[in-house]
Amino acid sequence: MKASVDTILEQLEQATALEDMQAVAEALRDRFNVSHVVYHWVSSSGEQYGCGTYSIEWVERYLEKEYLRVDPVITGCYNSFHPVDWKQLDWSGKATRQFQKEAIEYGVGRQGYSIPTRGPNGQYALFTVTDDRSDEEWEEFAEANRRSLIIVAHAMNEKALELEPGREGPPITALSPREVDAITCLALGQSRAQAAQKLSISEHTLRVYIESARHKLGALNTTHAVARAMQRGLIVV
Amino acid sequence: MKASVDTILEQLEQATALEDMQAVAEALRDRFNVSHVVYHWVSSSGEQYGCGTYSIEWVERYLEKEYLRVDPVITGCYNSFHPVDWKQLDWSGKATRQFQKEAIEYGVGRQGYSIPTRGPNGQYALFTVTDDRSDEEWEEFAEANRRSLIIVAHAMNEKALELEPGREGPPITALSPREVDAITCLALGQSRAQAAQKLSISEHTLRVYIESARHKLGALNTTHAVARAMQRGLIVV
DNA sequence: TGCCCCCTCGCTATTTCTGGGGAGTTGAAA
DNA sequence: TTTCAACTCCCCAGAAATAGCGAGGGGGCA
Repeated sequence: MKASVDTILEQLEQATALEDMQAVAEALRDRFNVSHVVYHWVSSSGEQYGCGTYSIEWVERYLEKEYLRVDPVITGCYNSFHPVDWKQLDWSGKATRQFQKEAIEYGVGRQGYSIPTRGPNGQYALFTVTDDRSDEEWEEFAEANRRSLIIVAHAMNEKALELEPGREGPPITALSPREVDAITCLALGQSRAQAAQKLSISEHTLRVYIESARHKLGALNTTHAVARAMQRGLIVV
Repeated sequence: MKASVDTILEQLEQATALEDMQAVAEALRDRFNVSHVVYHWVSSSGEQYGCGTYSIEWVERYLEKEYLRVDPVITGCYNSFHPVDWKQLDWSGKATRQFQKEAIEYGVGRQGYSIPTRGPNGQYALFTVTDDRSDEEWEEFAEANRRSLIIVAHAMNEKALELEPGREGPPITALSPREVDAITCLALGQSRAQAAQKLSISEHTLRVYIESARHKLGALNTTHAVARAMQRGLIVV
């Protein structure tokens, strides 16, 4: 007996831990009659979390090999704000082909459909369903369930943000206006001297802002600080 | 006589220049019976373009004063992927209040509703309608026209990407895998020595990658290169 | 009033990055 | 087959960033 999507969404609503989301993923797999349902996200600090029906071996291999940097699904969806059929992605390239081969060996379906979602602090998540149907069947499936899948993806996203591990960590502090100015200048490629001139302050003062921002962001150096500020949307470039 | 939304969308479809989009904005203003309709976007190279019904004086002042960095609508929507009512935004802060005061003086409505959209290379755009209705009337309006506005915003976005000025500029080159690795390490805060060690190459080689990536990205220095790579979604951090 | 954050400026020594130069191998595409 | 892009390694000198330290005025909040 398959649960309805609404029932599963209710179940998701009640979730208070990753394990509950795991159960939701399994229920969704049964409901949609696909090989796998996976929800995978990258926190604002770059850590990966996920829940889904992939085998533990594949998950471990994925993390160990840092396939995040190879997986065309990740990079391909990163700029997309719409669902993506894996067939639309670029699977050329040596590392990518090897990755694809391994994925299939580990039981990931040949077909896939991924929906990217975001959080307010640069979190990036993917809700994915995979299967082994034929191209035509898969297209039909994706077309028919597009809306439901989008709704589910966004619901998963809400819950993931709510449960996000590492939330207890250093709070995401806002930067002061001058710090934003300083970091923005640097992100635009200006040297410290140029930035100081642009902001009409001494270079020493500028440095104080950069250092201050760097500490607030928990960044190791200026480049890191700029990257974090951008990722968290603290500056507009 | 007001044109229907569908008619206006057709008109938009035919647009071949900014002026046509301007006419579309005016038609939308009349259709929705609001004070202003504005579409404003920031290209991947950081330049601003727009079309809409704001007075030329306000637009010039906005650009001259770089209000992009002050405007809470810009920063508030930057992390949002959903429409935002201006009342939800944070209007505290000295510069922000001053900005708000000026905006009202220049005829921008007290109420506003903005829909953020994105392009594939970091373009960030806002479709905004403003008016002077009461809170209740505005809420009702926004609720009633939400779907239409979202559709229009996305259509404007498509057209804006198509017409984007500066498209003739240096093409957005993809980075080689090693360049991606190198820039990613830097974005994660590693020094060149650390990054070289992590990638198991000499620091000299790493430098070649960074320089190469920097040239491809048209960046002035390493920090700039990382910022551009992030903005264009070439690296996943 | 006291506290804390923001803004501004200064000094010094050390480490790191920048911007040129050249050179050999591999592999894929034309 | 040639050609080109990617990958790897090396040298050097000058420019820039870094990590500490310290100090004082202003404004907001309790």
